[in-house]
Amino acid sequence: MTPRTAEQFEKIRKAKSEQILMAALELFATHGYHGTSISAIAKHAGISKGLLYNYFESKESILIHLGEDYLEMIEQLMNPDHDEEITSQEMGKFIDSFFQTLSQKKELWKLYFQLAVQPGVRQLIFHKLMENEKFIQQKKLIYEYFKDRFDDPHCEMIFFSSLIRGFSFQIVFSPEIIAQKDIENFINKLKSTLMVEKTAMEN
Amino acid sequence: MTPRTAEQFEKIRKAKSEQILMAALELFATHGYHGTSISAIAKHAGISKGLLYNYFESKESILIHLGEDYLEMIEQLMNPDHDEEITSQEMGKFIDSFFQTLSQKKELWKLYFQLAVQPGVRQLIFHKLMENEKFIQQKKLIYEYFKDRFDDPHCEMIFFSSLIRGFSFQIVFSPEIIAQKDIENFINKLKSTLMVEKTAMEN
Amino acid sequence: MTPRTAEQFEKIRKAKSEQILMAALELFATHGYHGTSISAIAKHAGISKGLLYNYFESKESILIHLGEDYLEMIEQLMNPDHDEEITSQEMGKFIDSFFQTLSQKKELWKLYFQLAVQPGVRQLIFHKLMENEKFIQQKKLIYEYFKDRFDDPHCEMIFFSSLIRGFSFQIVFSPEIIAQKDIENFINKLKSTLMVEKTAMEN
Amino acid sequence: MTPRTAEQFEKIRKAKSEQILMAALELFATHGYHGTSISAIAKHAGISKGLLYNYFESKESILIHLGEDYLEMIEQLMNPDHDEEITSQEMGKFIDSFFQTLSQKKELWKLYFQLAVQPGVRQLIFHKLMENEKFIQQKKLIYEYFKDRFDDPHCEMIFFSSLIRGFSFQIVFSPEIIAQKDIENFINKLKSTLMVEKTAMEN
DNA sequence: AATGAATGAGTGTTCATTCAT
DNA sequence: TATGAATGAACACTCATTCAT
Repeated sequence: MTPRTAEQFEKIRKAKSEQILMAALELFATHGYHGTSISAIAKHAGISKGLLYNYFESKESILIHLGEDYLEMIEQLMNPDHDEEITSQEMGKFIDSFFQTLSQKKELWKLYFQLAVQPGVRQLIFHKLMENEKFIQQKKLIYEYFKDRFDDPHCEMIFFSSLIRGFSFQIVFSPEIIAQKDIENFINKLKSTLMVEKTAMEN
Repeated sequence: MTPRTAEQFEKIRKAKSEQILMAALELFATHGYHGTSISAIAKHAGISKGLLYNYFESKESILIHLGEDYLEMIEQLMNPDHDEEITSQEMGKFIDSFFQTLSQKKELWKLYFQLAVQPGVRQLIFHKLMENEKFIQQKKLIYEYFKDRFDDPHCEMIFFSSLIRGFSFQIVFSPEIIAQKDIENFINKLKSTLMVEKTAMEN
Repeated sequence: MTPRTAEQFEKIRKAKSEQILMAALELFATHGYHGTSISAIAKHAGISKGLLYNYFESKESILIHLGEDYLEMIEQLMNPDHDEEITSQEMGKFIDSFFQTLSQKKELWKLYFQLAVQPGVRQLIFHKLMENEKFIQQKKLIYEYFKDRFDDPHCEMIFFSSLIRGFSFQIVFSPEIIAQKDIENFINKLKSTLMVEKTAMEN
Repeated sequence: MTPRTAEQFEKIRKAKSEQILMAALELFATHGYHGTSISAIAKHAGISKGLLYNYFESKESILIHLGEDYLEMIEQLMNPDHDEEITSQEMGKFIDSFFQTLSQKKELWKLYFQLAVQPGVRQLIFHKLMENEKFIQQKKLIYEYFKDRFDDPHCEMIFFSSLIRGFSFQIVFSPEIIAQKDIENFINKLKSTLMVEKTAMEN
């Protein structure tokens, strides 16, 4: 009889919103943005098509929201909390966090690759990433890290970013051919190469 | 005036077929499979929609054919020409060939990544790759190559395949952030790590 | 605190009802019936969609009610208060009232033209007008007025009704091209033509 | 067997195009633009929805085309063929042409009123009318005509345009209450008032 | 071999209406 | 009384595919 309170409505909205985003993420991640229909998302979320538009104004806006979720994840991953240089130990922790995230938020990473692979769709999301404060800051610190330790830091960074990207791709899309032990070995190998002490470079 | 022979007809069919596939590849690579319409392909190929269906029975069949083109490319790349072991020099040549292919057939590689990212399509195409004689043979030879040179060949192979995959991804989808010189450096670094002489391993 | 009496409830209902109708009228007049959504009406009236349906059973029923408001307005305009003949002065007053109404209830007149233009809706609303006692009575008196003054009263009535309708249309939909002074001139011209003394006609 | 020639295609397109426009005109004229669905137009034209979009890129574009048909009609009506002044006889011919058009192209006139009554839709069409060369030129000539004959030409023009607009509205939307004889009488009355000889005005 | 007109199921989106609270 | 979440049919529009020519 008594109408719902504003908080109740808010709660419903929040929950349903999340429900829709999760359904969309799963489908976008597996079939791509264009390969996923609004009908499919609604059905997967267990609601009507009409209701979906009560929560998101368009299909694209759902993607944007998910893109922001991804961005938030990256932000947390990249949280340096300081402007000072990264120590070897911090680099180790970063690598751990990265691979933890990779397995815990696999769908979000799938989405990332899906978008990276569709030139038309990428720009909807990626420019935000590239302009993100924390992302830029962390990239700079990482570059400093490499500069302090390797002869050709630029080349070395390309090397390591390729390595991580390629391995992530494999884990995310072909997990069946990589055992858990392989992942651990890989991480260890990565760490032992990267976590070297800062050397007094001649330049 | 003289009626064309059967071979001539066959040749024309082949050429037109190729023309359609090239048009489709270009569009799939830039706009994705779902983002490309049959109309667009026909227009890009300079023929009518109707005629297109004279050559391919469906949009999906075009995709399958392109997938086979990709397989063929891989087959050529993987052509060992012999059953014997791979030498360091042959490994060097293989790496060179790979990166040559990568830049020459960039669109086919884009398509590869797009397909690799779609679980539904993976099965359609990639199981063929996995069952391909030459591919299996070459993989075995490469594994031998690693076994003869590294302590943990399985791990090392994952390491190198990730490295190559990740770098290829970068080149193919973000060429603007990688200079030609970076590519050469990368290849050299790769070679200097991989092209080591066979060591007498204990086992 | 004291429970409201039935009359108070009734009064509140009436007021809210009016509030909704006014909101709907404004929107219908500017965006048309099909171009106005129930949501928009509710928002414009400052209530919820649900509550709106507490007052009107459908969108169409709101339209019907507004149509009745229009009829009521016409009825008031057409109020002869007597069965006897219309004098020239009364005709002058009628014309004044008409144009006063036209500017005061411009939106109701916009709605009228919108409805008049839709054959489906015409029947819904206008047959009521045609059957309205006062309307019929007044029309008869006006006809008498013309009969007493002009050679071909039927033709003359068509002439004047066209004139008024066309001018009203202009005022209502293209007010920017008609100055206030034009309106006054028009009314004067109209009066000077219509407010002639009854002549002894031969028949 | 042999494919259709370009002319054949052109002929089909032209005919079908016309067919669609006629269907749309009828429906727009009776139910209004927003009250008419693409489905309804397609069904009324006896074709599929899809085909309709082979001929017109959008619902709005159909309206624009019809608007241009209306414009063309007005242009023909307003064809002065000279810059010189309009004679009384020409004015008579113009009135005849106008009413002939009114009954022959009743649907187009209905559309005109439908659009005039929907503020949101008007601007799609009407600005073109207002900027049309011939329309402007003819309006100027008509104004000259009034200036040469009446004391207050501006007021007089408003008077006559209202008269014609209102009568047209009646004929178009309530033909049942106006007999053919009424129309003729009206036209005659109009002519006898308008077709006066140019007088030497004092100003 | 070749065209593009034609179809119909599907897309993203809107909106009148209902309903639990 | 009052809310807005929820539905489902409809909307404008697209596109893979078929077909008469």
